[in-house]
Amino acid sequence: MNGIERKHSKKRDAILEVIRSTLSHPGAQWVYERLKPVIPGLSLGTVYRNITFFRQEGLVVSLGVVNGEERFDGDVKPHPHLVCRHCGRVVDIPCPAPETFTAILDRGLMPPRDRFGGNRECFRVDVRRTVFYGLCGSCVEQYPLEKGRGIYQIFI
Amino acid sequence: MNGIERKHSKKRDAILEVIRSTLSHPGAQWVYERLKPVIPGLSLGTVYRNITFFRQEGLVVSLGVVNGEERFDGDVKPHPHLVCRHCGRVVDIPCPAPETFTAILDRGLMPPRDRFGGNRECFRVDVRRTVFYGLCGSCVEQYPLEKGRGIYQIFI
DNA sequence: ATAAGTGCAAATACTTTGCAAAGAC
DNA sequence: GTCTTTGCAAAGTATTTGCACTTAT
Repeated sequence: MNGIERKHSKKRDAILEVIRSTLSHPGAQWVYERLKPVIPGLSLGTVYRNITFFRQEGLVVSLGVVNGEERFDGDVKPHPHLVCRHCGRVVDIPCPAPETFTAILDRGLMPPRDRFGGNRECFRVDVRRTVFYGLCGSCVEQYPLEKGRGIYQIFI
Repeated sequence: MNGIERKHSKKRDAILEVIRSTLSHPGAQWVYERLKPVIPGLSLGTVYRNITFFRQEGLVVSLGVVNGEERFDGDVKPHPHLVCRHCGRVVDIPCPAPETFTAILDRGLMPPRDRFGGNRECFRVDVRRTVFYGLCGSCVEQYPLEKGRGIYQIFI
């Protein structure tokens, strides 16, 4: 707001394009390794800085940290994800009717004002993240699931 | 399974007790700082090692990384959470009927086998995590929400 | 011309790990 | 007594930051 705002550079645009054009839900390192051959004068710090910028601008969303690395999605439309705890693969859930899914969630979570007694604090929520953790088809035979939890079979 | 299994020590039990007896959804550091005055000969590494152990045993669940720190919940019953992006506070969502919530989610995510065509890969899922990100009542007036996202007001 | 974007390397911060000593049963 | 747990400090790893230089308009 304080004057001229520049929002583009070749590198910035290339980084966003890479994130948008993959279904791999990449981390910063993946983006860097993919672009480095094409843009030799690229540094990892720039990838980090731009991803931070994109997130602030709402151009990418964070899916959280998987195996120590933060992962991102260029598809900012809210939708649930599956994460393989072992190999770190992240896939979209092809939810048959995402709007229905969303609507049901909202109804459950936004009760009428008078449903609860006592004093209530208002949270202003702008991001909903639903992630299912487990093991993908390649990893499921070699590694155990977490103890004490139900098992859901989800087909993608 | 390879002989005798020991699962308890004074420190281990105390760490679990601290995690179970708070609603703050603590990280390792918080647990350490809370126990250190009571158990002077306690090290942070032990807290980390035991939390890892508890998670493997299904005694605590991870809520993901908030502001760079992994947070945990001693209540392993699946339920959604609210996270304040600014101050890092994590609170439970007092879902009026968690079973209903769960059942609806399951129906939406486990379509009949023939709903999709093509070859499908099976994910074995054991953990469901739903987190809503935003700003709590104390922080909402000072900081902006993320751009390009809907706003949900959630009362706790 | 001028403010934004970037490379590089150092700094940060959380978490994990190796090994010898202490603890549990 | 034997195997597990722990303290301590070092190592590991993802991410951020400071500063001088470059790029975009």
